[in-house]
Amino acid sequence: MTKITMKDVAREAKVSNSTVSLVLNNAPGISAETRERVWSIIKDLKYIPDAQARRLSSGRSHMVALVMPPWSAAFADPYFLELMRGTLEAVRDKGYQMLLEVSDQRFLDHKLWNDLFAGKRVDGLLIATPYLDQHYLSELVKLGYPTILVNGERTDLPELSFVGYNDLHCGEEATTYLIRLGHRRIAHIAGAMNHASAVNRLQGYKNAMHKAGLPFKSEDVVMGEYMPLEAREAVKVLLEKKTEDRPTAIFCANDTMAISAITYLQENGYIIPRDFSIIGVDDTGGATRITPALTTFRQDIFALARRAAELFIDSLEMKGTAGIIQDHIIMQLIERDSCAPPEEPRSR
Amino acid sequence: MTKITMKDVAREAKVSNSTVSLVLNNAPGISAETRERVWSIIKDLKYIPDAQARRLSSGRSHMVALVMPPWSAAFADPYFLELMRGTLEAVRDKGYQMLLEVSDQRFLDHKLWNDLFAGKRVDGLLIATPYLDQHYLSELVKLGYPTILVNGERTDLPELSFVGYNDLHCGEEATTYLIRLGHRRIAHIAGAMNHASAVNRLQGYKNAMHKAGLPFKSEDVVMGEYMPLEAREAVKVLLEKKTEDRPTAIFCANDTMAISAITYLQENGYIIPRDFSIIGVDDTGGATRITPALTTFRQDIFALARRAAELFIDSLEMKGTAGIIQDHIIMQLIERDSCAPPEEPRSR
DNA sequence: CCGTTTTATTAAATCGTTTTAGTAAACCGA
DNA sequence: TCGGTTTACTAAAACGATTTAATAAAACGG
Repeated sequence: MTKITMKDVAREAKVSNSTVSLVLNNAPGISAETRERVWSIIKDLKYIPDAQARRLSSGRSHMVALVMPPWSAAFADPYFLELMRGTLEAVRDKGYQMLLEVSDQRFLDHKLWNDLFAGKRVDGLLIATPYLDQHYLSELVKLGYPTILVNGERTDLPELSFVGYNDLHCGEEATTYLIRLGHRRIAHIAGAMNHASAVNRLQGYKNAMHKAGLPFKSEDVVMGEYMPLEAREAVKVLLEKKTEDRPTAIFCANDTMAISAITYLQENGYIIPRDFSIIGVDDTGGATRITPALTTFRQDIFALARRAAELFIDSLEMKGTAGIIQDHIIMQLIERDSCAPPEEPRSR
Repeated sequence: MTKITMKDVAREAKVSNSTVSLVLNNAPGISAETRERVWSIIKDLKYIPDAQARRLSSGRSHMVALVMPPWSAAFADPYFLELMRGTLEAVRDKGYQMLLEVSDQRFLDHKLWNDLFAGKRVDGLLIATPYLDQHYLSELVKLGYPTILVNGERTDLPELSFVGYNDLHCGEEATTYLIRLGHRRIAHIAGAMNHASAVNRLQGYKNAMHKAGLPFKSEDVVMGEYMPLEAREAVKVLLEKKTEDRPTAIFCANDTMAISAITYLQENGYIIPRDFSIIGVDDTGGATRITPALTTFRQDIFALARRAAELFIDSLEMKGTAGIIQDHIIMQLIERDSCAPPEEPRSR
């Protein structure tokens, strides 16, 4: 049971090695007749090309690595399973294979990406680890190693490819949704402003207000740092206003803050969504556990990962054009029970 | 910035290609002096061997594939993340790399393992998918493709390597634990007997009773099918006996049944662990959510996966001996609040 | 019908290692 | 001192594909 090589196919089909290779790769310059004959021999002999040999001579590995965070502690997270599933699906569809790496100390200290690239093990890196040190990423860019961030946008590295969520669009849509319900005075509890996402969601909010011809009042934007306690404080600030001068709806930059806000308001006797409409972002587990269930935006990490891998491999294929991929996936509005038209006149 | 190859190192060190290769692989027959000189040149030039070329000539890929279940629906499971983490850690420690595959329809129908092996992409397969069709597995065995099951034992395929949990040991230890607490009459709610695990846990129970010199009464073993409703029925049967003839402790073959048993007993006015000691197996999430918290056995999938990968790669390395790996990881007893010494005399 | 272009095919070089089968020098025992 | 073994090293042949440059045959244009 010896191994069947290209040579065997060539002999059997009475053609040269090269012809078989050309047929295999659908290269032009082979008559339909020969092409067919060779294919049939390939099937007959159950010939499977040796990936190693192929890689050696072509110089490309048809393999990418997915770099995951060094889990253990924090990451017992279905998020990453979905992310892997998404990338893997795309990778397989493109006829590539995916190997798994972990950005642990060993990986970072020994700069194992050098092994991966210089050793021709992979053609590119998909990075799933969030917040990797800029220092490492910029080295990858500088060395010209094809790299893409799966869900992450780096304003500090403009040459780095990424696919992220469209926070601008999300902020705009959240606000527009509230406007369409009839709200005129809408507050925004913003996230941590050192995150690009928070900045963009805020900008989206501003854009929507502007487009609707509503005045933007800076007093209606309160910093929440993406944290529950800060959100409570933010709501407290909003409640200090005179009743008729209060917003009737609050767009919170994430679910954590939205849930915290709802809880606080309920503690103080307000009824949601009668007195305030609340909308969040993330669609984390908590969103459905609270009453009323939170209207929010779903982040489809599977779709994002899939798209990232697709675009990335496409860009690897056209090796000439060193295209930088910077793409955004829009989040989907999930309507639940925490938003309603405003009551007029306001009671209580 | 051209690529640095072995030839460059050889020239620089004034030795032949072969010598460099021998140094690189720590092969014998090179003087300490030369060895050192070559190494230093390697460092100087930052030479990294081309993995492809290496694989082509050595015939081994130093790569294994992890075959995961086709998630999406059922598997949003931290279990698999831990499993991956374990295998990956071992694989990396052994200097191997791991690529990811999914046992979806495409994989099975097209028998993609042929590509993986005949294409020399991987040296072996780690299978994480539970209950893969015997038909496929036996083909792998027959073709001589090195394969190991990560957490799964197949009595129908005696030539297939696996690492599983030690159900026999677990059954024995659970029972012994109850005996040491002072129980003499111990019931067992068994799992589905078409699972090897259920059979072995039962056997462990029998062994422990025997070793302790306690009589084995077949009436004390009730079938529970690993399911909650069946467990309730089983408890009902046990309660039908006269009080003084009842077991004082129940060893349930999994947590699901143990939790169901506790709930049922509590509904009927019994107090756990005063009236009955209950012990389970699995340490699923539910074990700590119930009151009293369930004493059970923890399955450390990370450790299991790690060990599976380690043993597997070791066996790949000594290619001569086609060793079949069949190993068991013991589960760790987690003492919580559902077991106690029996009350004597029994009240109620 | 001849020179030119196009098309189909192939021989041979190449990719960067490992491995085999040497060879020359050093060592060694008697 | 001499045959034989060891030791240190190397030349050259794989490994199994891709790719380049060359060639023979066919098609074409005038």
